[in-house]
Amino acid sequence: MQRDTRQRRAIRRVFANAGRPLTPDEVLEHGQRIVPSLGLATVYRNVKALADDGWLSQVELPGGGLRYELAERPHHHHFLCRSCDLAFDVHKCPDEVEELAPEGFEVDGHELILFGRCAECR
Amino acid sequence: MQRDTRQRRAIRRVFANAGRPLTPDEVLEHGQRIVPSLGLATVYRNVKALADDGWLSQVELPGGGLRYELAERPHHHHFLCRSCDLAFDVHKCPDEVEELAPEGFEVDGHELILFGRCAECR
DNA sequence: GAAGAGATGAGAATTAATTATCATTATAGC
DNA sequence: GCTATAATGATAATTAATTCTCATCTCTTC
Repeated sequence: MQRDTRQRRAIRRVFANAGRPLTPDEVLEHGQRIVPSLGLATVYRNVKALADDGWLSQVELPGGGLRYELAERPHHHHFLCRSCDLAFDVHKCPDEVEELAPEGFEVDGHELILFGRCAECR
Repeated sequence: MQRDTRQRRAIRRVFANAGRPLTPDEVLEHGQRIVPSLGLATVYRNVKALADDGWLSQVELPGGGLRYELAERPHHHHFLCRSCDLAFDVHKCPDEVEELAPEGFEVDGHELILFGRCAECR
């Protein structure tokens, strides 16, 4: 059976408060403010388990590793800051993007990434 | 001074014929049909040099390493096949995407990636 | 509060992509 | 054709992300 540990609760709380995709390192950093002893392996284990459970989903953005975000959220896209490398949510989506594919291609999803500098970094 | 080697010519030809972004491994594979002795290190070196010269540009798509494509091309986007993992060009672009960013964010570029199955894989 | 079993944490191991090393080869300029 | 020197190819080394190992800890249940 699966146990409800301090660590897992902390990791869930980190995502619930984040409102944007997080890398495992970011989860570690924020999680250690709640459970200081939290280790990176535990973050990887739990993030993976939460994704398997369908509570988190993977976000693959250019440059480096996977990020994770809460799964049950309305369709949205991402903004990647070139300065601080944080990812942010973009809640608007251009319509009918999936119509743009070449003839004969079957589209089952899309990702739109805006690049630039976030409000903090400007 | 920079020399015009068989290997570099082959790599340039591979990109000129590709019409889509290529990984270093793909460049190696196609390049070896022209120069069979071509090595992976040479591909990395030349691809990097050609990118520094502005002849190639880097394309970062989800999942794994960098890809490269001819630099001087009209604005376009990419389709990533979930089955064969090849990247293809998409020549249409939804208008005004960069307007979608949150208040206070400065956008200087964007990437739209369509996911699905390419014509071959269907 | 004791016992069993899943979870943790620290660091080692793995993996994949990329870069460095270095003896050998091939190109550009004479 | 000859020379010097940049480029190559094979492989080792590096790097960063992720996973594994295992002794220890701590939930859960009784």
